[in-house]
Order: sequence, then C-alpha cells, then structure tokens
Amino acid sequence: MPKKRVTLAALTSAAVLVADRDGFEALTLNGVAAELDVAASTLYTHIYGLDGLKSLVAAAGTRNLTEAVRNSAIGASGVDALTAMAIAYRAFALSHPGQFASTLLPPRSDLDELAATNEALLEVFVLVYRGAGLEADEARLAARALRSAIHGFLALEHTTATPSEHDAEYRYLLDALQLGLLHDHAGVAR
Amino acid sequence: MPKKRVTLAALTSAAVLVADRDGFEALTLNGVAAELDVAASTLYTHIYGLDGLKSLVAAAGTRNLTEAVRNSAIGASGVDALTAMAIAYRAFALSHPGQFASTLLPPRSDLDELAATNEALLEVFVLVYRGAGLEADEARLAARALRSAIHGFLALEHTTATPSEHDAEYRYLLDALQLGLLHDHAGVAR
DNA sequence: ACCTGAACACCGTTCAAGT
DNA sequence: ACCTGAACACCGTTCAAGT
Repeated sequence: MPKKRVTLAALTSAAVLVADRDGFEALTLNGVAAELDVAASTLYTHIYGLDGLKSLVAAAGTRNLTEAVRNSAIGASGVDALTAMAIAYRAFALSHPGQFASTLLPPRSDLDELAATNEALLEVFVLVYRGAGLEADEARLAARALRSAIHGFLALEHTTATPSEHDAEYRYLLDALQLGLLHDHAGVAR
Repeated sequence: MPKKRVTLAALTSAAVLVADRDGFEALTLNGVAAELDVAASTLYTHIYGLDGLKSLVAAAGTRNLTEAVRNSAIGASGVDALTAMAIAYRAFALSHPGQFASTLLPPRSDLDELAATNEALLEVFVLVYRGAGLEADEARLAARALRSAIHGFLALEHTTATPSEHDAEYRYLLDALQLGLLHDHAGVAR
C-alpha cells in the first residue's frame, strides 16, 4: 500500500466497529484514527470533529437498525409484522450496543442527515399501521407510540444489569400497548 | 472562610447544578471542582473518580425524580394518579435535563446505590397499580411497562428538536397503554 | 483526615508544512 | 486535495508533600 487513503465509507465502518466493540461513549477520534492507521488530524479532512464522527455513527446505526426492522416485517402484516419488528429492534440493540446507544444522541446541529434517517425508521412502522387500516394521522401517532415504548424498554434494559425476566416483560409491554391500538382501538375508553 | 471544606452534600448539589446547566455529557471533575473552588484532585478524597461523580448525580437525580412523581400522585388513585405521575415525570425531565440524562447511565459497577434508587422509583408505580386491584406480579409488570414507555418517549423527545405536537403524542401513548392495562385488562386479547 | 501542586498520559483541535 | 507532525488547551488520575 503505497499511499494512505481514507474514504468516508472506511471511516464510518471503523467508527461503527469501535462503537460496538468499546461502547459508544468510548468512541474517540484517536481510537478510530488508530484503527485506520492514520493520524488523528487526518479525520478533519473528512468530518467535522468528534461531533461529526458521532453523527456519522448515529446515521449509520439508524440506517442499519431500519434495515433490520424492515426486513423482519417482510411477508407479514398487522400484529404479526409489528411483533416481528419489535423483536428485530431488540435483537439489533442487544447485538449492536454502540449503534443503539448512538440513537439516543442529544440534539445536534446537523439534524439534516440524522432527522432523515430517523424519519425513515418511523416510516416503516407507519406503513404497517396504514396497511392495517389506520388513517395517516393515527398511523403516525401509533408508530411514534410504539417506537417510544420499544426504545424506552431497551434503554432501561441496556442500563440495568439484570437480564432475567426481560423477555416476559417485553412481551407484556407490547401486549399492553396492543401494538399501538391496532385492533379494537375504537373500543378503547379515552 | 479559613479552610476549604468539601462535604458530600455540597459536592452532589454542585454536580447536579453543572449537569442540569451544561448537560450531563459536559459534567466534568474540573468543572465541579471549579464550582466548589477546590483543586480537582481533592474530589478523589470523597468519590471514586469521574464514574463516582456520575453515579452520584444519577442517584440524586433518580431520587429527585422519584420524589416529584410520588408527590404528584398524592390524593389521587388509579388512572388519575398514573396520569399525574406521567405528567410530573415529563415535567421533571424537561426542567432538569441533566438529571434526566443521568438516568440512562450504562451499567456501572456500583449498582448498589443506583439500583436501590431505581427500585424506589418503580415502587411508586407498583403501589398505584396494587391500590387499583392488580396483584403483585402483574402490578410490577405494569409498572415496568409504563415506566419504559414514559422513559422512551421522553428520551426521544429529548433528542428530537421538534417540540411541536408532543403533548398530543404523549397523551396518545399513555392512552394506548391504557396506563398499563389498569382497567379492562382481562378483556385484552393476548 | 483533608487539601494542594506538580506530574503524567490522554484527548480534541488547529495549523504550517509536506506530497 | 489529502496527510503529517508539532503544538496547544483541556481532561482524568496519581502521588508526594503540606496542614
């Protein structure tokens, strides 16, 4: 290798690797630079500092999560699809802790890319609700509600170190939400 | 003041102040030491490094959150109590962002204090569900489900910078959860 | 027992210099 | 255009020294 060449793709995958391996809070410019065998200052040619690196991981992580969730729902619809998506969501969070943690980023300035990827994830849920008969507004509310619940459960699971009865608790939450008022939502008192 | 004296209480309140003012990720030993007008190395006499400082804030934050939630439910029961608690939970998160962020800490070694404060928060929800007629196991499941949903919504709200229709979305989530299968949970298909 | 100051390793960031 | 190395400010942590 006569020359050291850093591509954005290589930078992204190296950053994702470090985040999943060492934890998102341990994601560092020097660490990623070492992974690429490059000086840390080189990264400034491609990204805007540490914040840029974190946003890069957040965008890639959200994209990967979206893909996993979307694929899990192929060939299913309604409650079955939503259950499969919730399970895939959790599996992704458990196997890619760094990428999952990057999802909880505090509000950044470059919300363009990040907001778009987040919207894409939500859209997967919206599509299922729409396919089940909910109109646009309610499908969106249901999608956000389910996403919030899933995310909150996984965030707390990620924090507490007691993975004992979490399967049953996750099922209970999803059942309690009735997967977002999908069926019989007209009969719910509210 | 002839002598500089650092108490654990002063250290805690200074750390909480910095976390809420500058953000939890900006919480720093040097920053807190400066707030106390003390050398940074002094803090090692009282706490175990930066991790200890973060755990301190997390424990204090969870305690404060628990107190706010508990107080909001005084004089109410059932759905009314749970709604008031959910609203108080959100109000605390919005007005004390640093303490709320400390709640999502990754698993630490000193889980004793932190796990106890988390348990105390959950207990408030459990008590309401028990008072509404649910038996111990189900009250605990319902409490965890509601806590997860609330937490997830607030975490996502804290991330996204669009506080437009969040009130309606929060209500929708709580309604969809039916506040944890409190009423008519026997009729839910699952 | 508590606090200090110096020291060290590490980090993010900038920038003149190389190719 | 991309990469480097030195430089700077800042941080967490340790420790001998002071009181």
